[in-house]
Amino acid sequence: MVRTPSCDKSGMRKGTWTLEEDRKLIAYVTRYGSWNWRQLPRFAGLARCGKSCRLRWMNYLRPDVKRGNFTQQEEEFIIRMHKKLGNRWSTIAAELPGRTDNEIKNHWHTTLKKRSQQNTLTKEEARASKSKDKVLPNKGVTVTLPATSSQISDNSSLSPASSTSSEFSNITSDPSTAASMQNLVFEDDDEFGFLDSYIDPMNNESFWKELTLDDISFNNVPIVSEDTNGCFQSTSSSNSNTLDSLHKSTSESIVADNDFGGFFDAYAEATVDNFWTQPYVAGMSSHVPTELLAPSVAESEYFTPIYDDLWGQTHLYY
DNA sequence: AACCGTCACAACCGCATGCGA
DNA sequence: CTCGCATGCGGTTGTGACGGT
Repeated sequence: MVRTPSCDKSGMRKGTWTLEEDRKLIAYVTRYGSWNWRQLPRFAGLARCGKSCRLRWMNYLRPDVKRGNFTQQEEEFIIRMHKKLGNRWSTIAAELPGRTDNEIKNHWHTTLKKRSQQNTLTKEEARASKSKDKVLPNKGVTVTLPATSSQISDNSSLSPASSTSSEFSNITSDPSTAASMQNLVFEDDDEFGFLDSYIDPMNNESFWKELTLDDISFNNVPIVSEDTNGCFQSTSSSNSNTLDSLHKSTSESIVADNDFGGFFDAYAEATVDNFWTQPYVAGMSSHVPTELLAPSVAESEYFTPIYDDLWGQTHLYY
């Protein structure tokens, strides 16, 4: 399931992410955002390429990633969308909150593809057996419907672009087949009508107000901190000038305006242990293993808060 | 218990696309 | 317009888990 860690020629780590690496990435991204994936690993103290960091964050560590089994509704939705859109995993994922394209793609290849094919084959068999009974009245010749099983299972032949709605209607011309496939076929008369249902939500203003990383990281989400008893508790970041000031900064300006270099310097000087005792914003407790959020007891004695100076710059106490 | 085949999925890779200089 | 860089996307691979023999 996981890859054995290795190193490539440039010294970048590859393979499975360790707990420590996950912690670093989470801490960094939740605090500073993903201002530049290429540069990020250097500042976050990760011996990974930016691409690898981005992938790890997007597919696994991101707060809004829903883990766990796919529900039946989700699976049906994926099958339906795949029939409409083909292998456009990111588009499908965009319509399925909490699921990543990678996750959907994997699930499709391991489970849903077979199920979908079995489904269509079953329909085809049912249809074929029915067609055997269909005899031309005058010549006594068995009628063979145009659609073959390969045509049915081949997504390209069903894609809107190939415009095979007529073929498809043949497949579903059998009432029993059509009824059982109701959830899998286009219901629009207009062969491009499916686009409406896809594009419509994009015209909705709220569609574009999707949760951004900044929202996740800095807007009214709890900051995990430790109390004197070594317990972790959360406080809202809405009153946090520190985080708000970071939130309002954009991209690389974060570096200049918020003493970003100081973060790196501090990290370079810090031990691995005390680095992770800094509180960081976390809106991810629902899916990130708790060990990623809560430093060990040994680490707690190094607890060091961050503070803003008069100019709104962020510093770390050591 | 050991071996083997299959499954599930994290991660990698190469290409496409977008965007700013 | 072109070039280079950053990011996104989809296909593919690698590997641990698991079940069957």
